[in-house]
Parts: sequence; structure tokens; C-alpha cells
Amino acid sequence: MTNTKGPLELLLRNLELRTPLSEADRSAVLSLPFTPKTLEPSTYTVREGDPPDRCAVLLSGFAYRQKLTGDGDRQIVAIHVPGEATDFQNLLLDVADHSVQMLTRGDVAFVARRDLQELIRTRPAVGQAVLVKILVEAAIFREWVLNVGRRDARTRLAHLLCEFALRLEAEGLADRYGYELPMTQEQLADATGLTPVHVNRVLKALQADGLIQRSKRNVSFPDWERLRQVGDFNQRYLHLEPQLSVTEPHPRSG
Amino acid sequence: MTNTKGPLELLLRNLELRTPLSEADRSAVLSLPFTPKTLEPSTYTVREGDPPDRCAVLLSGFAYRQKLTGDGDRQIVAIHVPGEATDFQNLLLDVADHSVQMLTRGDVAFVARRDLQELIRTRPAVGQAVLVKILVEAAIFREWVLNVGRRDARTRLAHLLCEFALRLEAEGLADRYGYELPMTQEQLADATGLTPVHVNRVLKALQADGLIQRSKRNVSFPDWERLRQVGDFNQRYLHLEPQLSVTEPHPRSG
DNA sequence: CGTACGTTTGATCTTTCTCAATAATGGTGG
DNA sequence: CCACCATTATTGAGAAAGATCAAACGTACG
Repeated sequence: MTNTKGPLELLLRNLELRTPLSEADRSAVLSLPFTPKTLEPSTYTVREGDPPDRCAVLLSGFAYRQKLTGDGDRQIVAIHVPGEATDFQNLLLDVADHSVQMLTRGDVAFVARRDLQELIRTRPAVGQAVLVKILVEAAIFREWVLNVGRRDARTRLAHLLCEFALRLEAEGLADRYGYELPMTQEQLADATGLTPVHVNRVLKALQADGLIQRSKRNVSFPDWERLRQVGDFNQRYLHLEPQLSVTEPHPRSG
Repeated sequence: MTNTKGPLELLLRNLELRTPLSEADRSAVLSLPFTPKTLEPSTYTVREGDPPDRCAVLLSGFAYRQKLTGDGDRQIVAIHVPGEATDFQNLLLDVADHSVQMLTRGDVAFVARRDLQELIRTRPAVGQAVLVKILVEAAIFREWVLNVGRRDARTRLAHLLCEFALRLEAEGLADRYGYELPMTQEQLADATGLTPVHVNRVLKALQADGLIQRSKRNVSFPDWERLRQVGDFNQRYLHLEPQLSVTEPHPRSG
């Protein structure tokens, strides 16, 4: 257990994107004990069926959540970008109902779940920031249900690319006009409920239509606005603005 | 604003299903101010784009969350059963990213969002219970992504019927061998990402195979275990047991 | 420089959708 | 109780999106 200050600043920034915190709260977050580690692609961070006793904060690299059907088909249900904690979803649940794995190589800071629970208990404003993040993650799950349930392959993929663009932009990691997409076509298929073959064809079609440019893992968007339209993308569900609706500070009570 | 005690006991029971509360916490929940109202089918409880300033607790009847694509296709992303609060998902978000509507006629208790926020601030254990509920709702969203993304029509519908059975059973409203299903085939289609026509055919096939029995809106399951298998249904994601991991330190080490 | 992984392509097949009717059903006013 | 209307359920025929199968092609890297 180290206690250096640097790494968790990324998490703090992520939380403050939507929920600004006081100095005291910030330093409470920064002084969480953690264990740094570098993980290889596909390393498990949480495993379905296990009690989730720790939470990995992504310092660099990407991770994804996945579920499997009875006959082994995989569905990726979320992607996590650097700065995000990969396990708020299990904060208060006894057994993980899905797995989280590294998408790329990356550095993480493991935080004990108990410490996280303790933090949000003693620092209600931090608890609020975490809850906001949890609610936004849920909003993204809902949009994915819509994406996979009601949009055709072309729209689905364009939508995913748009979401990724805005989330990376929000973290200051890229802009909406292009970025390094760390997913294979098979993973894109698992995230969109398609087959890799079809993903390949659709990506090519998007490229042929001048909606995306690809070279290696880099994608760029010559005409963002048109891609946005094709992807039926409306960023509202990302709730990227600071969420102010919670009015007053907290008078003590017990 | 009334302050009778009865109605909110249903909400309390719902929360305590997974998070038992102390006497003091219970009475704090029960003394939430609320406004009772009877709502007709398809009445909005929350509307996309609006600031969610109140939360409807379902006292009787069912509700659903839905999102729309740009060209008007509907996806139902969640169903709520009696006893549930229909708007924990917007507890700390400024603008609703989806709508909630009544599925059936039903009685609700409107609780001001501010009061709810106040409650969880002053009563951390209640806040915890609410957070557990929010996390379980997110777990259901994830399962729906899998359901809609990776399962065929037959499995998808069987899965939905199983989920419904267990959730109703948990509320003491039915058992897993049958219940009153308040959804039209069109709504079932919107919940599974299918068309009404196909839902009709698949339901008939399930019936022909002796997996379900239908008469009016009533469905029953002559062979639950087989339905469970056909629906690839594993109840883990519903987290129906009391979630104890928070209160007590873990017997395991890290 | 060979092996593993990822991408691309073609041909064919299936599930599910679409379009279009027709039948039930439930609720309403008379 | 009946006639009427609006939903909802059911059925059929044809079309289409996407899946499956199989193979070839690139590329990274030990």
C-alpha cells in the first residue's frame, strides 16, 4: 500500500467533471491507500461470481465489462477509459454478476473496496460524486440497450464511435475528430451485438461513405456532424456537464 | 402532502429486501412526505429532457422506462413492479435522459426529489439501501444489453418471462409458476428489440412446446426448469439475497 | 521467417422484419 | 344486451439484414 499523491488525481478529475469537490474532500480522495500495478490485455480485474473486494482505477489503458450467454457468446456491456474506476458497479453488491477485463495494457491503482466504502461514508460529498458517476454509467447502459435493441448495424457502430469520441474528449484524451481506438473488430462486434465479419463490412462502408478514416487502430471523422446524424447520436445521456441539481451543502446531523 | 404511514411501507419492504434497516431508519423512510395519485396507463412519470424533481413510488400497477431512436423506434429499457421507486435513476442528474410511463393503471406516491436527497443524506443506512437498489437496477440493464445483443428471439422472450417471474415472486406478488403479465405483445417487442409480429410467433412456439400457457394476459409455466434453461436464465444478476458485504468486514483477505 | 492474431472477402443460409390482411377482444354508448 | 369502435392478436407471403462458413491476406513480433 503506497500513499503517493499523483495517480489518484486522475480519478479525482474524473469525479469532478460532474461533481466539483471541496479541498478537504479532494485530499480525502487523494489519500486513499492504493496498490499500483501494470496489467496486460485481457487480465481480469473483477471476475463473475467472485466477491468484489477491490476496485481498479484506470490510470492508463482501457478496460471493458462483459457478460456471457450460456453457450459462450460474449457481450461487452461497457468500456472504461483512463481515469475511471472500474468497479463502482459492485460497490455494495456481494457477488459480481459479470467480469471486467483489461482491453489494452495499462496501469491501474487497486483500491480496497472497504476503503472506498469508508470514504463515501465519511465524506458525503465524495459519496455524491461517486453516485453521480454510477448513475451516468447506468445511463450509458440504457443507451446501449437502445443501441443494440433498435438500431441497425451501421447506426450502431457510428453511435459507438461517437460515444467514445465524446468520452475521450471529456477526459482530455482525444478530440471528437479522431482517436486511437484500442478495440479489435471482434471486440467491436461484441460491444454492438454483431459478428466480426459484419462489423468489418460496415466499417468499410462507413469509410467508403467518407464518414470515417482508418489507419491501423486510428479512426478519424472527416465530417463529425454527419457521423453524429448517421449514428443517431445525442450526447444527453452522457451527462457531461457538472450536475448541479443537488442544492445545498450538508449540515451535520449525526 | 399527506403523511399517512401505510403506502410507503411497500417501498420500505422493497428496500429491505436487500438491505435491512434499523427502526429509526425505517420510520425515517415512512415519514417521507408524499402525494398519492392514481395514474392511467401511459401517463408520464418522468419525461426525457425535464429536470426530474419528483420520484413516483409504485404502490400498485406497473411502469416502464423507454428511450426512442431518432426515427421513432421505441426501446423499453426497464420494467418496474409495485413497491419500486421509479426514479432513483435520476436522483442526482439534472436532466432526464429517458422517460418513464405507466404500463398499467396504478397508484403512486410522489415524493419530492429534494426530500429523498435529504433522507439519504441524513440517514446513511437508507442511502446505502437506495444505492444497493440503484446498483441492482444497473445490473438488470447490463443483463438486458446481453439479452438483446446476444440471444435469439426465443431465448430473449423466455428470459424476460423468467426475470419477471422472479421479481414478482420477490415482491410477494406472484410465484414463478405463473402471473398476470400486463404487457401487450407490442410492449414485449419493445422490451426485447423485436417486432410484435415476431413476438407473437415466438410466444406461440413457446406455447406449442409446452413451455408457457397463456390465457388473456395470464402466463404460466408448466415446466419452470425447462423454461429457465430455454431462457438461459441465471438469477444471479438480480441479487435477490440481502447484500451483507458492506456492514461486516470480510472473512477473506486481499 | 514462421506463427498467431486480426482483417478482408466471397458465397450461402437464417432469422427476423415488412407489408398486408383478418380475427379476437374489451370497452362504450344506446 | 347489442352494435360499434379501437386495440390487440394472429396469420401468410416475400424481402432483407445480418449470420455462418470458409478461405485468403496482412502484420506484428518472438
